[in-house]
Amino acid sequence: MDEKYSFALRKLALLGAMDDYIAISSRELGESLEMSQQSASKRILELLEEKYIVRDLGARRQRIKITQKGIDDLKKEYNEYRRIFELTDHITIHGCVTSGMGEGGYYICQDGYMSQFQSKLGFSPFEGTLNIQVDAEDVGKLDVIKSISGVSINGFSYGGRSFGEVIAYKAKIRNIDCAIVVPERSHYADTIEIICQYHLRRTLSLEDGDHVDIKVNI
Amino acid sequence: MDEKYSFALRKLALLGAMDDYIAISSRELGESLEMSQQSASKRILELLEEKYIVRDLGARRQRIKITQKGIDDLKKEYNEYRRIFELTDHITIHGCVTSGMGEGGYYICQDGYMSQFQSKLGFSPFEGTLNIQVDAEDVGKLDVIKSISGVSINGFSYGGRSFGEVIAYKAKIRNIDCAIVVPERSHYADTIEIICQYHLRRTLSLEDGDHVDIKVNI
DNA sequence: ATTACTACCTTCCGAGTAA
DNA sequence: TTTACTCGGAAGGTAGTAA
Repeated sequence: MDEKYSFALRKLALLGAMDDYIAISSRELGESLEMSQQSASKRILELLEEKYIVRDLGARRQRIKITQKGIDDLKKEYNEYRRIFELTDHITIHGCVTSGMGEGGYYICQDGYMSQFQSKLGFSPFEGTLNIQVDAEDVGKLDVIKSISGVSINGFSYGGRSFGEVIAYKAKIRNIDCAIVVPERSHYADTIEIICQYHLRRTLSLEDGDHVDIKVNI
Repeated sequence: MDEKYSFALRKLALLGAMDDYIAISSRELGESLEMSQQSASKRILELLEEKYIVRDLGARRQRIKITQKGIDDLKKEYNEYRRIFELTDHITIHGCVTSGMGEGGYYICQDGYMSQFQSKLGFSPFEGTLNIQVDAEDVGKLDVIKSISGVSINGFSYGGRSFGEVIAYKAKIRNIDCAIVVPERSHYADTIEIICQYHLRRTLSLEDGDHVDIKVNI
């Protein structure tokens, strides 16, 4: 992304334009970018042209929102900074395979979730989840992961039932891409559920009680 | 910082110019910045002018290193991205005040450390450390903190003794700035030592066994 | 008050080239 | 091979101004 676009997008993001439309005049944006109203107006037109933002001109003041493309490209820049300043890009969770619970397996098979997994995580999970009992000393890490990472999987209604929002955390288990899934309305327990495009128990020959490391991307 | 400077500095940082001098020709830098050799050469002169980099022209190929000012300004940009993408900027450690060990108090009083604490953390600690026994489930968080944060306090020799490198993690305890200090050559245990410009036990009326939260900056 | 066009001016880039 | 100058053209920014 051109630097001048990323600079403008960053300022818009800081003003909240990543989450929703924000009302901002070209004069105000100009102040924030330290340029004239005319140049800010031009910049907005360029950002629209590049499809980094969308605009609503209906009201008295224009309203602007950053598109998914804009967010993705901003995130690329952010990841470049992360590579510069951080030593690691993942948090390792230690735990044991367990067969407890596993009711999550039923939920994640729903079409409403599946299509989002494909687009947001890049894979369609094999049906069922792998349950991991997290080692006592690593339970606190789940807090940290929750606060600095996560992909939101929207809830939906189907057949008169409503399925709630789920947060997915991209991860790797023995170098295979997977994700931890957690219902939005849940307090963390010491058991987590993993989804993956493969049947992990079979692929990795896992049995109850086997120790595994989950590397969660941050 | 001007966007064109931050872009060039970022590429240099990715090539390792933050840690040490790197040999890079203006043609190579031009490739990396997708601009001509001439423009890259000019950019280098500008970065020198702005004191974002220093250069060694002694060898056949110029060698470039990013200055502290350059690193600081890059970090400001990084923090802007962090504010955009992250929900929190700290990790909370729960624990109890304990009077165990405390030998760290002797070490951190050494002048060789004290001067660095002032310049790198922004305060000169009161002599002595506050010892915190970390709750079992939060011990894993120390791993995470270690991997993504930390200010290095260099070791030194004095009076025939050598004092090793120490890593400090900026933190807050009940909104007071402090830092966790850990000798570089140590494996994390479940007890951490806190330094602060105030006498924390007295200031916060802490007694052994009192629960406290330490918010560690990341 | 807006947004955004035109016209001018400044800055930036790169080809050619010297050292 | 380098680095870095000059200079012409392209790009970007702003003032004035219309709608």
